[in-house]
Amino acid sequence: MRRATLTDVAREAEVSIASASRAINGLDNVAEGVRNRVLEAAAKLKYIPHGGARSLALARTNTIGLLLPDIYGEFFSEIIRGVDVAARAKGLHLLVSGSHGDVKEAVAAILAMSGRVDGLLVMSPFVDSQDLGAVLPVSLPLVTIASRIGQSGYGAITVDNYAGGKMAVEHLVAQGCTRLAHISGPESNFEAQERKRGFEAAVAAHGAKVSYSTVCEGDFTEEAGFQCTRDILAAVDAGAPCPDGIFVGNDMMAIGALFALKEAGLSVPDDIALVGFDDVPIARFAQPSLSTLRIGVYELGRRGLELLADALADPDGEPAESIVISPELVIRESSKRIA
Amino acid sequence: MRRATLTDVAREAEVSIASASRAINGLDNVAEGVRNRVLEAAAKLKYIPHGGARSLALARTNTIGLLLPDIYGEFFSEIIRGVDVAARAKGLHLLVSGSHGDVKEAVAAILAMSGRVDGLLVMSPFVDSQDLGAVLPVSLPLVTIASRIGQSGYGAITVDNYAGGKMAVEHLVAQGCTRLAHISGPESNFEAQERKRGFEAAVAAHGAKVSYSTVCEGDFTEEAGFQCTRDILAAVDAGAPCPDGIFVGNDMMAIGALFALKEAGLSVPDDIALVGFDDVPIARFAQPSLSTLRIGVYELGRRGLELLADALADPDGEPAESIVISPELVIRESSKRIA
DNA sequence: GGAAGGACTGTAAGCGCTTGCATATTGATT
DNA sequence: AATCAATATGCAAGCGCTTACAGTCCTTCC
Repeated sequence: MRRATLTDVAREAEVSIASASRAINGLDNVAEGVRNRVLEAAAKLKYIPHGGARSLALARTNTIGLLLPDIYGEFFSEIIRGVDVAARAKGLHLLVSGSHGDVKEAVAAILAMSGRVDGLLVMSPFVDSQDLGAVLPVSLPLVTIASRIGQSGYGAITVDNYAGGKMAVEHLVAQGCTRLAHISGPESNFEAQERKRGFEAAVAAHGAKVSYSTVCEGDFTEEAGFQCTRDILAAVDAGAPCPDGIFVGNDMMAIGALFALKEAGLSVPDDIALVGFDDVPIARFAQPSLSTLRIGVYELGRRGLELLADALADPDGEPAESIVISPELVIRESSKRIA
Repeated sequence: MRRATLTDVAREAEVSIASASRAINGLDNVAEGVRNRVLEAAAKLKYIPHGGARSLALARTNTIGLLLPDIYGEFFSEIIRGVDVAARAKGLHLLVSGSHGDVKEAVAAILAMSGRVDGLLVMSPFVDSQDLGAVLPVSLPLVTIASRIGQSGYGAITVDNYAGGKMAVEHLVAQGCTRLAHISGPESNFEAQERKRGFEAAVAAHGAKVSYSTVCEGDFTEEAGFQCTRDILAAVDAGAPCPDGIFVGNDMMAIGALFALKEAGLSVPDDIALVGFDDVPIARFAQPSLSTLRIGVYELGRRGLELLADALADPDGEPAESIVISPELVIRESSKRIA
């Protein structure tokens, strides 16, 4: 059976389609009798308003597009949580899409969203995300999260990854580590590069007292952390000096590292101390629990959406300033070498 | 600046809007010259097709609506992963929404999605989900996951929770447990009730050899598992017999239980064996790693979407049969008492 | 008794796009 | 030179809805 349209309802109730619309939407300039007839007809026909048509007529979708590298997993799930909670509070719906590590796909996703959303919340941490800027609908409110897209006049939330990298090093050194290693995120990932840069700068600042080897580039997955750590240990077996502290580019890789170290019979933190990044929920469940740099992933999503919602509510208000989040060191078991 | 419409492009290229449309969509009945002019005009004006309008005209959105109790967290994130992967493969977009434990909200979400999606993938494990059936757009293809909604002619994926509950008991008994406890999910949750029913039936089947106490009803969160376990231990302190095996309604609560038991200085599995449900990714990271009943959460999402995509592709094909998934026991450290 | 105002209701335009149909335009065919 | 089939283009209707505007019909008030 074809779905009932407003026209059907109007015909059934023997009123004009305009009155039907008004009755359905609860406007007050409708006579009681008409309203009831319309409502009855709607119920009888199982009429459900066509959101798409409504949006077209109103030029308003009450939906915002959320574009993330992926839409699942510890980290992104936490972002989604923040966005979801805030969106609900504002009465907005979510059209989500994953760019799967590729600017091309991100562009495709944005094009597909165009005309279906009132605003865009985008996280595109790829180094070449500038390309996105070129495609972006100029007229669409846009808030970026941890991205480096040129023109985002509507606000941006960024994380001070560089500072985070430095903090990790300072902490490890304070715990007595002198030979550090770093398992970084992908070279194509802007955030990963900043963390690495912070790491290297901090190590360099310590001069000869602290040495390091940036051993491995992973892709932010647990498997990559596992594999990189194995590689490090293999190098050690082959004669390289063994690190006594590893700064891992994110928590999931750190968990992989934990597994590899356990497998090798090494103790964390005594043989090797470990610091991750993000503080995803799983970090405190790890064994030993994971020291990390907290960036408040949930908040990232929540504040991002709020920025966007504000922009939507007041389209020609001041373009929101950019928010910079400073990571906070969370010390847990994986790096606690000094009581 | 107003966003450019097809009309603008057509005017700029000095062709009719129809030709512009054809050129943009790559139809072949357009002269080269016209096509180029249109494409140039589009580029110049930064024209981006309006997806909403397009959908209205085509009566096709290439989007499917995903309705879950929540759209984040270990369990749902894993479902989303399955759905996302399958959706990408089919070229479909995702409009996701959380019902936040409430049929009312689920209804609202579905209404909001109406006319924006080609089909619905719904998980509504509430006991009173029948209510949903009444509202559901009859004409919209609908696949349910682990739900009990009356009329879903388009396929459903369900989990044999009852069998799972029984399996948990059999396993615990086989490990030598004789005094069981169960931490169940919410009373309002159909799946939780089935698991509990399976648990009780299996225990009863063992007669006097095995006793049990269904101690606590949680809400599937880690905190609830923690609290319920504390309650159990408090009861033990007050003189109740101490269970030597607990079947926990899902993995997140089992992890909470693990924490509570550790806090109380009890050893898992030696003092108390633990079995969870779902096998979410975190289960194997727990310490000790968590025995559980695997239902293949990822697959749940993936197959759900595929069922739906099939229905979409062939609207009057056979209504897909209902798929029943049998949980599979995964034995890890938390319940291994017998070598 | 007629004008003014209020309360409803309907007509129709329009949101941005696709597409069936009619209308050129062109080249090939007899 | 006339005919026909392609081929290219435009017109206009229509997707389902909202809403400005223009009535219509009563009251109410001089």
